[in-house]
Amino acid sequence: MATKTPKLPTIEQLDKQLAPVLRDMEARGITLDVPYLKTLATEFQANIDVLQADIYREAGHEFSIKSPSQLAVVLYDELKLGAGEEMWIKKTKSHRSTAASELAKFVDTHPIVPLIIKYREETKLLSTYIVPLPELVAEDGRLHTTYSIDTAAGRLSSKNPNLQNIPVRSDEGKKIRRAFVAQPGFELLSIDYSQIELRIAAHFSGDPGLIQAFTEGRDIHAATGEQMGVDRRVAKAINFGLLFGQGAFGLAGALNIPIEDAQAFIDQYFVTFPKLAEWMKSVQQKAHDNGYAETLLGRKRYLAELKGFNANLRNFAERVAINHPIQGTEAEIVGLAMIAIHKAIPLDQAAMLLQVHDELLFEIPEGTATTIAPKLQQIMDSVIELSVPIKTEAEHGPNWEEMEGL
DNA sequence: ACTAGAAGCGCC
DNA sequence: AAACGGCGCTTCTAGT
Repeated sequence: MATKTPKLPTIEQLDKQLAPVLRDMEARGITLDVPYLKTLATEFQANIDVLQADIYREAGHEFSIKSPSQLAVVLYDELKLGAGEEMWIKKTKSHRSTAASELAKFVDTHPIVPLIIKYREETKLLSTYIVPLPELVAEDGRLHTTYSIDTAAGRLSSKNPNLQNIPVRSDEGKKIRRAFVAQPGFELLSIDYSQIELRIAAHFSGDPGLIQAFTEGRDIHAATGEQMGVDRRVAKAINFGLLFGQGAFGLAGALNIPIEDAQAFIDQYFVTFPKLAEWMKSVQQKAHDNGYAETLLGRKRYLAELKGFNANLRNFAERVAINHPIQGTEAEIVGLAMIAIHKAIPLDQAAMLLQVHDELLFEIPEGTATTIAPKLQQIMDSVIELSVPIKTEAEHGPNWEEMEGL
């Protein structure tokens, strides 16, 4: 049988071959623009001081804003948020929740709420990234994380510092990402797998609708929305939820719609993609029979709770049974690519710096992106063959924030 | 003084 | 009424 896919390693072989790759990445590190972060710290601290004063004024007194229990008293008892309306406030173990998802319900109700949200965002970024990161820079002026492969699905984790959760979504957060720079004479190159988890689900299930959408190179959310006859936004939420076995409740929360409507969307989704529904069922059945779920290369996750009598634990295990092969296979594909790149590409052409699950960040000599990116992408695209095409997207730039596509 | 758990939130 | 896959870090709080 002729195949262009190289012989696949066992899980043990994969982990073993990946280890030296990770050690090289850790040793290389990444340059951090420390002076820039210092000015950012001053800027953020000034904003936070103003926000704090505004919050005290709105509350009528000082209190510890960072204390969820004190904040709950101020919001729900003193300012009576949610009192008149039939607003359900989620409870935690010891008090009413002040999580962002709860505060969102009152964002237009009282001026203190948007101030709290902004205060949370700015203090989070300041104390988690802006202040500590410069302190972790080594003598070589670079930041060196430590990777482990000890997670349940075989993904990497990163710590001291964690460089897999550097902000990217908000405008404020992007200011931090900008501090990750290439050393002089170099630029950064980022290549990420496009929709890899959904492609894996399409591959495992063999669902013709999903496979067709990927084969035609379509925008997957638009394509699934079309096939279902719903908005792209709805399709995107369902596609996302599928990856961790989300039910009607979760989808209702994500789309802010009634549960019955969410259930109708899910029913419709599985009518449109029947083999996906079949696959999910069979994965759960197999996990129940065998006691574990497994990835493409056979990494197992044991799920004894599937046979238990606690419905909450059983439901949780059923979701994990679906998520594990998807998330774990993603980690395997990226791991295979990292090993192949490490073997094939000399360090002076492209040095792998970071892995963020479906993204690899490289440091390359300035001006070489258009020649090296296709080589790297060719490796990443062909490291394994699925029943759908694998696609990667490349961007380059002087720092991790200001990047343009190739 | 130290630790462990909650709560919250950054990322995929 | 209803807790959703995988991580790590900071802060507060209650415990020793």
